[in-house]
Amino acid sequence: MKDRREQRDIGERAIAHNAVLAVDVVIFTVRESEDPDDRLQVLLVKSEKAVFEGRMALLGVLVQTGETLEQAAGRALRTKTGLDASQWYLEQLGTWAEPERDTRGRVASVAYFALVRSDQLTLVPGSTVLQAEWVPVRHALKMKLAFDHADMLSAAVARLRSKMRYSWVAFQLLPEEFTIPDLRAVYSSILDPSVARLNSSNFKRAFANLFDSGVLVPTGERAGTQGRGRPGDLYRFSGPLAGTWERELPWHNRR
Amino acid sequence: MKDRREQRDIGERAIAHNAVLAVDVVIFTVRESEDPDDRLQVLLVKSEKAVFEGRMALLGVLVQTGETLEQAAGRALRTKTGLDASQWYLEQLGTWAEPERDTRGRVASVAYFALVRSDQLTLVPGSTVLQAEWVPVRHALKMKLAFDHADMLSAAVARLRSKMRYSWVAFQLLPEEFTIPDLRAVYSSILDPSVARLNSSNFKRAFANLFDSGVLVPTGERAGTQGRGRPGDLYRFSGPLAGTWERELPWHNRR
DNA sequence: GCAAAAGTGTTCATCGTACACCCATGG
DNA sequence: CCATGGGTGTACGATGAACACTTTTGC
Repeated sequence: MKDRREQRDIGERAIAHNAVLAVDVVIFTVRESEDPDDRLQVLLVKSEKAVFEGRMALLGVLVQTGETLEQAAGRALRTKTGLDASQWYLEQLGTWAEPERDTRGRVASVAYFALVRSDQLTLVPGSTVLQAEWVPVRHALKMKLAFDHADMLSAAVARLRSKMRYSWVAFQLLPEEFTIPDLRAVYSSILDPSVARLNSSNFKRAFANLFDSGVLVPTGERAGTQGRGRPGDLYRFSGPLAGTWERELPWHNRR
Repeated sequence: MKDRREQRDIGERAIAHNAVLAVDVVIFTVRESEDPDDRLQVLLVKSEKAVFEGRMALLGVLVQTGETLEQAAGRALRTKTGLDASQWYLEQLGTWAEPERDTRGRVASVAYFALVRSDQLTLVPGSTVLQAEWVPVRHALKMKLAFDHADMLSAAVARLRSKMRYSWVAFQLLPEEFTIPDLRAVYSSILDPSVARLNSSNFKRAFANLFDSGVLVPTGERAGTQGRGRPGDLYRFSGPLAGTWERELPWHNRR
């Protein structure tokens, strides 16, 4: 309510800056974990703000003058965590700009949604690097996060779940080479255990289109043995992740 | 690349404002039109900016100091067009913030996606009201619009098309009372003519769930006659527009 | 009568999924 | 041996969609 001088609209030659632009990134990955339900994890950092002492926050930066939002998101990943994700899936999630969401003034934060491969998680801690931590999404959703980051996180999780059904983003969460059981684990840990009830043969059948269109090809190799039983064959995905609206996967809604 | 003074991050007590926050609204409605394909229309205004002289633009305002983004969108509708939409469907679409999208400085624009009922289009032109115009979407998509508004528009159209399939937003585009053929016209003009190939009995069957869950009820009245043939029965929709992920409608992808 | 709206029923192909098998491989 | 990965085929139920036919209503 301060600064109430009548704002004139478009048409003004010089306009006063009235907000700070920030970018927050919700970075997901799938990693090994004792509990299979905790495989889906999100990158959180220690909040630097005194008010939120102790709370975790999403990775965020202020947007610099000549920078696009995507560039700012990339900069956050590289310089703040030292993460080396040569390619990642990045997509805008939404903008949070409640007048009072930051006590220091008007901060509009554009949230991004990102997926990184689990084999590109060579976290390189350096001097300027923040304390970054992979937290199982299941836990993160119950945590009190800084600012309105809890809202962003739950929006991101919802987006991930729905994108899993009509696009191939799952492959962006797997290493370059993976087995069918790996793929199955990603779907069952994100969409939910219902997929685990599916017969293994039916699961593979759901990807039949991908196999004969040649975007999902066996490498010929076989995974190293990781327990008893036959090791899985390795596959490689080489296709667009983008969601077409063809019904690409069954198991739309199960409970 | 100018203004490269190292920007310190969150943790700073006072931070300089570095962007102007704007809200642009892509307002859709369905109205009568000679060509049935032109029924879906979008609200455009004469661009006030000299550089874009002659080009049309989306309805937009700058966000005021104490205001939420949704409030700004509502203010744009009311005060700039005099439109009386007592209730409308409003949803955030995305944020455009390319450094050079506005020559006057950094303007981050949050685009909204809105649907108003055709019977609430009592446009009340007043003194402070802009020249607003309903333009068929089919034409608007081919026009050169101001700023990056063409991108926003096509994103909004894509969003509308996909939401039509898994939610009931179609009813937000119809008057309070409507006939089944009206409903059918909305689907066929937005999704595309393919729906018109459907048998009328099959079309109604697609909404069977709505009928026996009682959210789509006949008013008992009958529409005024508008040609030869029997006038359609009137219906009223009283349910949430929100999209659940149940497969709510068939005809997912046709060509 | 004609045309559009509305209602009822049938048929057919497709598809998701359960299930019953089979073999291969490594501990 | 056993557990896991991988492969093949079948059967059943659900459903989207085409089609045929009838009835109602207003010009």
